[in-house]
Amino acid sequence: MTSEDLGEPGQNRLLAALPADVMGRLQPALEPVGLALGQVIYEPDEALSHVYFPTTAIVSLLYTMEDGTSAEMGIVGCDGVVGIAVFMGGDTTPNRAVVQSAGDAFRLTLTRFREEFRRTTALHRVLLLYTQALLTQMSQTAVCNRLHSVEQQLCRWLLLSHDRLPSDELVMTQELIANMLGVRREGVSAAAHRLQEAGLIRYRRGHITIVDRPGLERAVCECYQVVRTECDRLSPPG
Amino acid sequence: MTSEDLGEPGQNRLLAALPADVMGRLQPALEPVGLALGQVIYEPDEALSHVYFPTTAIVSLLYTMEDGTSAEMGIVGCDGVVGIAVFMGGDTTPNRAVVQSAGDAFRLTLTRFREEFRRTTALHRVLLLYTQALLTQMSQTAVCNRLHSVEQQLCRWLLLSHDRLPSDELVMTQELIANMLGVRREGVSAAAHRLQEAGLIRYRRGHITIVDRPGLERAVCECYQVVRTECDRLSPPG
DNA sequence: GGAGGTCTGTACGGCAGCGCACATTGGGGG
DNA sequence: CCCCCAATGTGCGCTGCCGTACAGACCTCC
Repeated sequence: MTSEDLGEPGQNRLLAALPADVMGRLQPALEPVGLALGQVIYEPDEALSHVYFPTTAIVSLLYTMEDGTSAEMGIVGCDGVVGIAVFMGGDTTPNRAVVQSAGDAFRLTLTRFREEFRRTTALHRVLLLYTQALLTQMSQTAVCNRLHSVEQQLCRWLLLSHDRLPSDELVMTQELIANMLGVRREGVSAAAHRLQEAGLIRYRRGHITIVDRPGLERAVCECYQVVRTECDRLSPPG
Repeated sequence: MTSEDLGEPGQNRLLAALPADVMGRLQPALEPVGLALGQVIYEPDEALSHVYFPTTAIVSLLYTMEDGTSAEMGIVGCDGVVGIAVFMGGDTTPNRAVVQSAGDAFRLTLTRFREEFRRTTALHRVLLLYTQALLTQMSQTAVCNRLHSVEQQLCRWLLLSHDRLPSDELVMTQELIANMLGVRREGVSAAAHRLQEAGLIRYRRGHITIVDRPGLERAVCECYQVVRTECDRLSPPG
């Protein structure tokens, strides 16, 4: 543990997959940071100063329309990195990254990151694989948004979040979930109510607990499994 | 023109952006191919044999659910390449690539492509930039699927296709469009009818003509402009 | 322990898109 | 040239989600 008790870089799966010599070089430059709920990592078309590797935090990638309505296109946790535009070459993206679940991360300055990215094929390979997994997540979100019910999408969202969380409890109001899914709060309330009736989750004022994960997996649409399978397949063996 | 009159590689924007020496090496390996409407370029989780650079053809990336319903997540034309999984490292994707508009393309075998990708930073850079643009297209599709009407999405789809087409006419039935958008055929019919009434398009049995492009751009949701702007921004200067 | 604000439950009308069934039209092949 | 099938138009009732409004319940902070 570091002096600030912010965990180990190895908790992030991308960092964990790097060879020891690369991590040796990188470690001193990895700055541990706590991320608070609602904190904005980057705004649309805004150049980043750092690239973030979450360990226990979860970050939501979402687009906000001109009229203020928003929808999530993907989430990033210990499986990934926030700021792929930096190594894809575009530097910015039209969307926003917001902390969905408070927790910790390690970050690298742009210059340090770019230097290592050019130099290290292992880092290169790991990051491109992750980008492909994220691409699958986004495209499946598109499909799911088109074809499935709010309840199914809530299940998908809960499972994707749970996969990236160290515990069974999400600190999250139904209103925030509604913003992420791009639906009404009442729709989320109703769906959550049904899931609780079915004994799959339990919730109270801003806290949701996953009670019956296998049950949730039965209730979700196939979109979740597609994303999960692809994410596992593309995850480096580390 | 080649002997088969299949156009020039330079009609594809990615190939056009490559330095002369790289194109010199690549040219003999670029095989011109005609792509027929409905032709499948790759199936889900199927390893590719070639990477395709469309010139006048348009390819649709779509996911088909277990029950047969489908939805499009992105389209690729002269602005891009079919088979990004090859250089992202995953080799396959869970979706399908189908020719949406017949036309021509150039293709490269996997081995030849990989060799050049490793070797050439210019190719590398161009392809990663394109991948980021595609990522934006997919994520914006997710948002649009969630928040906008069928009519707006039809406008978006028509404009995205028109951008990648050498003429103002799309050879495309409303039924096929419905499959792409993941909605009912009747919904597309109704929306197309309204657009025709408004003088924006004209259509007859499998042919749609863009009549008033500025009008379409006024009718479309902001999603189109986001994708277009990002696509232009990330397009190499060539 | 009370007050206030946040979070969740409920109710209503309205609309967009779905699923189905069937009529109509057009155009290409025989 | 005509026939037939593919493509489009139309009309139901139904469902899921939206927009709005308000009531109740729970936590937290004073």
